[in-house]
Amino acid sequence: MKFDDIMVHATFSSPLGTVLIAATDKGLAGLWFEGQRHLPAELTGSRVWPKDPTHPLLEQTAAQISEYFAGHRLRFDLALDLERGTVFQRSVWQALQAIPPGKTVSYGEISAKMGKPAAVRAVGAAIGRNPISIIVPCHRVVGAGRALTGYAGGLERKKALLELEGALLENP
Amino acid sequence: MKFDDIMVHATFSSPLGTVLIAATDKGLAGLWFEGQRHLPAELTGSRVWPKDPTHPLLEQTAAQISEYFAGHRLRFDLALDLERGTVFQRSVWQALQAIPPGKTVSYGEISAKMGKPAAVRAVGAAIGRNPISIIVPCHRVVGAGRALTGYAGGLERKKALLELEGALLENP
DNA sequence: GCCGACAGGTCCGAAAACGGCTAGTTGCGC
DNA sequence: GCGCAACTAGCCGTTTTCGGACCTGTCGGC
Repeated sequence: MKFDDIMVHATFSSPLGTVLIAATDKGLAGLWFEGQRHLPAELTGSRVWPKDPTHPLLEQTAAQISEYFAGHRLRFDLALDLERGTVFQRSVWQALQAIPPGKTVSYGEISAKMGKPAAVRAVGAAIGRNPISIIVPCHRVVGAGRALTGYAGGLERKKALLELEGALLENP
Repeated sequence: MKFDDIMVHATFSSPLGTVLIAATDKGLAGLWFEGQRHLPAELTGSRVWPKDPTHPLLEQTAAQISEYFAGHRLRFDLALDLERGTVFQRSVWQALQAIPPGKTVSYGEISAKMGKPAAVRAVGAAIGRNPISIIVPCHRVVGAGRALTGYAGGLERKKALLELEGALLENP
């Protein structure tokens, strides 16, 4: 994934570990857990993005995420920059944003709603590359049998997020 | 390659095998390892250059090369006669002399610095015809991935020379 | 004179491998 | 029969890998 625009980043701690956030002038571009999979090289390698903890958007993001973990917020009000990624990936990430808090959807339902019912696995791969965790709710996607199949940040975090949203109380 | 001027030669032994050196009255004109590629016919054929082990410049050369192998010398102070070869070859050999000991450069970097980025292969061919090994440091040129791609005197010697100069310790 | 070989490197296309899947089948224990 | 676990085989976009084609100056061979 390429990040051509000017990118700044910051970190803050959460109940689920250190969180890294990054933004361009277009909006929030990334939110990752420390040590998760598919972490951009620009956050760990030698040529990292400049750090700017006072960036307004990054401060807002940290604040809203903290409210979320405190149980005081379920929806986010932030400008997002999701212009990276392929066409397919972006359409998947867009579909993710339609999932309301407290609900879960299966990979197959997403691919069906996108008109590509057979592209289930590709959907899984695209969700794994979702750059903005939590806010683009990739954690609300589960297996066809409602099993928590995978999460770039680890299944423990996925389970914790869904519990926080009360999504695991359903007994259908 | 033609050698029109009066040429004399001598031999001496080194840790990497027998070395053959040749000179005109203008300066040192050649330094080869015994059995290497592109060895002038005048060193092996029937009509060889006259042998003159007491030639002052050849004696100086042998002495400085011995110091080099002993680890007591990295730069050479000898008059060079590089007037044979084509214009292109001479410009390549000149570029070689700008590489300091302990450093390596890729074939592509040389061709780019010469303003002919596409002539990478031609650069490789020209380097292969370098008449004065060690002193004109053709052994300091490696592949784009820092791989020791080739050496007229054999890759073993190339590796040994670079180790002697401490050029293989870099870990970029 | 024309052709082919080189001490490399870049680019592009094809092919294969790899997933945050899933429906279908099998094989087991009741 | 039934339920469940384990395995299988397709599914599809992305990433990685791999193999040619081409470039360039010179030299040796035809």
